[in-house]
Amino acid sequence: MILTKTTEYAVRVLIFMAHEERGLFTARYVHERLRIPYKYLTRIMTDLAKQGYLESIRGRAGGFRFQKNLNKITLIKIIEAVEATDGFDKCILGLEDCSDENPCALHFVWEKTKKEFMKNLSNTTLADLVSIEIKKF
Amino acid sequence: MILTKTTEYAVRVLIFMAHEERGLFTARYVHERLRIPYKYLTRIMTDLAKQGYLESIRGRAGGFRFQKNLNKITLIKIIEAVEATDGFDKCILGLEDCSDENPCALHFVWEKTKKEFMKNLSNTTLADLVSIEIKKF
DNA sequence: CATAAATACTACACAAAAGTAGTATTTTTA
DNA sequence: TAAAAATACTACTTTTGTGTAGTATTTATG
Repeated sequence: MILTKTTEYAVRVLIFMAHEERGLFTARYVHERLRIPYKYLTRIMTDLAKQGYLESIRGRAGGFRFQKNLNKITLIKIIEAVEATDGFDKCILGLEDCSDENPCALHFVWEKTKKEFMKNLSNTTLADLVSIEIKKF
Repeated sequence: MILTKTTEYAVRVLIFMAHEERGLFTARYVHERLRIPYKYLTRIMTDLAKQGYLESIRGRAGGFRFQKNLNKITLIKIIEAVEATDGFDKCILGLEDCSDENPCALHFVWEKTKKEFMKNLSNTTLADLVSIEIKKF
């Protein structure tokens, strides 16, 4: 597994919200559109609000909307905000002190892949993803 | 997390065995050298034997040795044999039917990197890893 | 033949991620 | 002002990966 379910959900939610013109998104609406378990979803969205990515409005006419500008939110930031572990920045064989100087057997194979992927995640903002056509969330 | 612990262990064991000239490897010996929990390790090695990667010899002078030629065992095969899930070859957002024709938002961000990585894993055999110096297992 | 030491098997324990349930709080609206 | 509908919070349950324990089976060796 590359990302945890929680991270998958968080990324999907934010990309979905970035694509749809809408003042406020309730968790129920996002749940219905993305089929993410409702209660679990509310926790994730509340969490994203606490982390400063979303703004939450309470009460009957409440919901969520972006707090930051879309071009300020990179994919890597989202992942880091939600992912429990360090994600990618570990040795792929789980060894301590794995580095270029003291590499494990798979170090260089993985390092190249990891760097390239993380560069992509760092350079891609939600604003970038809005401009491309997406059919599935 | 990229690989499960189980897969990490399996890969480490096989790479270790490939590097050391030795007729037979007992689980106890591998445990002492690699510090992988003994009981867990025996399960993994027994499993690798069932999958045809290792041959197991029972009884007092028993142990494990390779069943196939080292240049026939690619890293991708090992991972696929042990990893519960499909490993890398899934949609990074967990969506069904994600493909070049019907891509998710992150499909092309991840796909190119993934393909390259999987190509490396497919082209690298245990025999290849024997020829490089490895200090840690 | 009995013991030792290895693999093989089964069941259970633990921890973390994922998901569910219920309640509290806030705010709109009839 | 009371009900409705939203977020916020807390606790529990389920699932899965990881790890532990004990026993059965096999085989070499004294």
